[in-house]
Amino acid sequence: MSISTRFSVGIHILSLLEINKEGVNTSDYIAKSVNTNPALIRKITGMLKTAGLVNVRPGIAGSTLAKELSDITLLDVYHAVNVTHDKELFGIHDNPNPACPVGRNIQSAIEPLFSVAELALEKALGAVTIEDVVKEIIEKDKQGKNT
Amino acid sequence: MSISTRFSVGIHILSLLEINKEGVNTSDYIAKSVNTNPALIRKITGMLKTAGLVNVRPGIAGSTLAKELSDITLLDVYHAVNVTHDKELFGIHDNPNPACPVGRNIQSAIEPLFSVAELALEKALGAVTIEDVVKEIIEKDKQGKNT
DNA sequence: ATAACTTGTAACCACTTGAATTACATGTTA
DNA sequence: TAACATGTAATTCAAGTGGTTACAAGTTAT
Repeated sequence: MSISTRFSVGIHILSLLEINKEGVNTSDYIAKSVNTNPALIRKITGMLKTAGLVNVRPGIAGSTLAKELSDITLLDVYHAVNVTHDKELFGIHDNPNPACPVGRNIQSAIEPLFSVAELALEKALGAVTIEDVVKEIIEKDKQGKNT
Repeated sequence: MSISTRFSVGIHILSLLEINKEGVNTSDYIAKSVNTNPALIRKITGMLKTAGLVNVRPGIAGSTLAKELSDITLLDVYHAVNVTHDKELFGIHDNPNPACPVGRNIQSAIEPLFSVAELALEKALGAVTIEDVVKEIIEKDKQGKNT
């Protein structure tokens, strides 16, 4: 299994809101860029709204950024779209045998180790902002046009 | 979505092979400690064998460690049990709209960023050995018995 | 007010994966 | 040969993901 594409779609949406900030970014418009359907976009923008990253209201066309680009990290998006953010990244088998020394201690032994790894991941995501992504997109687009 | 419990079960198995190295660790015995069924244990020990972490042969009862405890990192186990190790940890939506600047550059823009995060995770896992886990299990078991 | 448009959601569906389970072929040993 | 262990295929069940349709509710223009 892998981490849901909601994450990359969320990054896509936020980047698009910046790059197309002159236009009206309806769920339909965004869906065409992402290449999916509007309902899914609305579901994700809803998550981004809950996280305070975008402004979007019923009946009013378009989403807008609710924070500065440089104030939105990939970790913010990661948490925003991760429905199961209460669940840990690493699954641990439950009900190991308490009659066995390994069984009765394995969970508490590896949980902190998993946390360290997960925190390392989150730290890396927290070090990158949507502004960085947008700059990268613009840069790559220039490069692409010069070839 | 989260990372398969095969990972934690794999760690469990390797730890058990060490702690119960005086005994014969059949899939049935291991299954009782993990609290699952023998077929699943055999599937995972098969993966650990493919990765060169354990010795196990058809017809011969029990698995044994194939490497020094201190030479087996959590990353080794992670890769060993990750059937989809060729798949990336982060899913990226495909076929974004090439007519859109964001759509045609989002993938190449975020892939390296995701790689950095994934490498941070793997680095953390690579820094911990099964020996560390076993020591932790033994330590916690002592503590538990003193309460 | 009404029409046209948008967002918010619920309800499906198809697909994939995980884990549990059963069954049996194959290999080993007493 | 009997008893037991591993290897593996097949099945089942549950859950998550992404796609889709449908429609209620909010907004705006006329």
